[in-house]
Amino acid sequence: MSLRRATISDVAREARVSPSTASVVFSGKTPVSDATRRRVLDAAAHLGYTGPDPRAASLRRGRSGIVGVVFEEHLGTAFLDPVKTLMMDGLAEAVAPLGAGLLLLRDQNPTSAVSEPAPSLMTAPLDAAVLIGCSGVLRESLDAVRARHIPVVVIEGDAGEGVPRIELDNREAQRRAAEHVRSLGHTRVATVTLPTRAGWRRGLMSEADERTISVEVTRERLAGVRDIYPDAPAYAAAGSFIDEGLAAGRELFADPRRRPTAVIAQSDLLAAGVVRAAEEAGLRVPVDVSVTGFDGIVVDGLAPYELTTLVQPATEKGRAAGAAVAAMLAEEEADSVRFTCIFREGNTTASVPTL
Amino acid sequence: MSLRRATISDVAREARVSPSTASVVFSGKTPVSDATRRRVLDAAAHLGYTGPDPRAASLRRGRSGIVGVVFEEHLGTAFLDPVKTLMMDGLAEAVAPLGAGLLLLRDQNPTSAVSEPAPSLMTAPLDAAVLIGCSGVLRESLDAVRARHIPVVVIEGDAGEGVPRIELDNREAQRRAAEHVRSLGHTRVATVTLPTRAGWRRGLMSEADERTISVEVTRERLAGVRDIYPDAPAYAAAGSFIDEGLAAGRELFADPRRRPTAVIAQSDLLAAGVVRAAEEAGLRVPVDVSVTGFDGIVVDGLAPYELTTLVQPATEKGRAAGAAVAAMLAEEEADSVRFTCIFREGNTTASVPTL
DNA sequence: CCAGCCTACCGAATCGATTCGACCGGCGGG
DNA sequence: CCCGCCGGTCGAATCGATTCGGTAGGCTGG
Repeated sequence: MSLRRATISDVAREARVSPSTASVVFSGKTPVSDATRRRVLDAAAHLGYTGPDPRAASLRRGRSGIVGVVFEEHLGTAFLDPVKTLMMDGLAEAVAPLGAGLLLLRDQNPTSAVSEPAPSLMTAPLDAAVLIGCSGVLRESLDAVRARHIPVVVIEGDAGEGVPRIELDNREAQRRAAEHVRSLGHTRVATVTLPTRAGWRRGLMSEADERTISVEVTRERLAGVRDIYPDAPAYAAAGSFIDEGLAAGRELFADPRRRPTAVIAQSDLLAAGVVRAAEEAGLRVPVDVSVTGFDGIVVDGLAPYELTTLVQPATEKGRAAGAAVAAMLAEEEADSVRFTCIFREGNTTASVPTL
Repeated sequence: MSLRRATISDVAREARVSPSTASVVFSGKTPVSDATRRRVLDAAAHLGYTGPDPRAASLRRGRSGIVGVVFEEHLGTAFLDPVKTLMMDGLAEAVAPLGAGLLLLRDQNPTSAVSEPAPSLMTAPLDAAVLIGCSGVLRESLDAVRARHIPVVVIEGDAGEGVPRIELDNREAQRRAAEHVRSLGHTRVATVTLPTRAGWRRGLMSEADERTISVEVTRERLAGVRDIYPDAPAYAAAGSFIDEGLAAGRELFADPRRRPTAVIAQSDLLAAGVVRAAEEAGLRVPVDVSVTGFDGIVVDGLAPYELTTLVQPATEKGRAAGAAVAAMLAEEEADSVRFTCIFREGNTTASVPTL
């Protein structure tokens, strides 16, 4: 038909109304008589007009209906984590009523050369941004966003004042798990932590190592363990995966003389790996060794075990972030939220074996 | 400072240049003298101008730098699938050079009532769209997008002509696995399929059931098995999860008299579940029962097993989709791509046990 | 029968940046 | 010494829709 796509003015002309009226037919902001509406709709159909151009609309409105979600990791990696997945779910759900979608973003420019365009916070038409796991590097993304006066909320990370945070009672929760383990009589306990800093190796940590942990979640949960077991060996994993837990477990169970009777893992995935390692070493869970996790996710394939763990409201976290975004978009004050994890006893913990 | 955020005109005025020059300083489309550039940049810094408003830029340019990725499932569910995760990864990588980001979208309006705004294909400023697993419902999304003359590419699904598709040689690949199994002497074989249609139950399929499979991937892979084993029982899972495979395996291994000696699963996750079920039933893999998968992903926690499987280039698929999008955006013709899966023998298949 | 009001619609300004052709002075080549 | 070309800058038109103040009737109530 036409070389140029039809615009709303074309439709208006065809329907013999003013552009403003035509616009209103599509946005529904103002009442329109049925007759007029019909005329406009017919004209639109006739011209193959499929509704207002979102680009133009977003310029005029000052809203794009897009919420950016910023990760520090490789996108593919981020979704390997069930907790993040659930969060995204909650987030998606919470922003949907705003008519908003989620734009996946990474904070760094891999090729930070000026040559290539950066698909970044700066060039994307965001209404708001959600930073996930704001540690270190994300800081500058944060500044960039704030300079543009875009509402920001941070999940699991420190963001400075004025930025709502969504977080957990990591330390207290982990302490509860440790207390549970202690109440079962365990004294030889080890802990397996999440990664301590960007791109670090796995392995047992020295005291010095522990002091330089830059990932807040890891630090807090470890502190929770330390509240009860100041001297328990701590093994840092390189990621939250079953295989990482397996590697950690193998090392912890390697020496029969120094074998822990309980392992406190900082994630369910790690815990699952530890359970596997225990089986592999001929240890029965929970008879010979107790294992606790963190997250309360369903570990696919771990049945019949049910981890003793701390159930965190992952979906809720996402939802809360979405709510905060919604509030800020409505010019309201959004405040930080601190969720409480719930201790859940499964079948992977038991009293210390009597020798 | 200012009530209204500074615009590029403000900056231009402050720097005593024309708006066009100021614009060029930021876009770099045209050479600018160093002196002028400095003046503009200083003015910008002074006014707290953080770069062009993406909304305005995208209107004028006709490009938003956003590629929509449309799922048919719940967002959270989509990322439970490692293959999709990898695809997203490849996709993200391939669109990054375009300076584009990925916008997550679902096709249906859960509350299709007109009341709430729909965060949909219609209202998002997309440059292009990638539909994933285009079956049935996605069809109307497709139409919507095409009506807007937005480039579309479809991954694993039929989309009608003129729409580039990214797909696998599902049938041939699965047939290769079946042939392998046959070459090992197996005659009592069962297959575990992916879901057959939206929201279906799990269970053994009747012949009639098989004829009404609406998910193309499932249908094709099953056909591959049928090419070799026309009568093998087929069990449809309700999703690609280890636990689904486990359920399937339990049922298949329940009756010792009718036990299959080999199970061909349509995904690695399902295969992993079947392996578990075999162990549970006291069967040794691969001595007593052989299992094949599909995808070639790393199944977290399945070690020491390595599935005999068909390795599909998941990341490549995403990358190809990204490339197709890039091509179409450059007004070039993008053609469909059909990837070939590679058969990989692991340690989960062996000759049929001699009685 | 008229004041006042509500409904439905119109005009015109605006959102903020990009882009293309015109323009202008200076420099190198003929 | 003059012309042409080129790097650099400017003006003005656009991109497509939204929105707000205003107005013309039709209707109601006094």
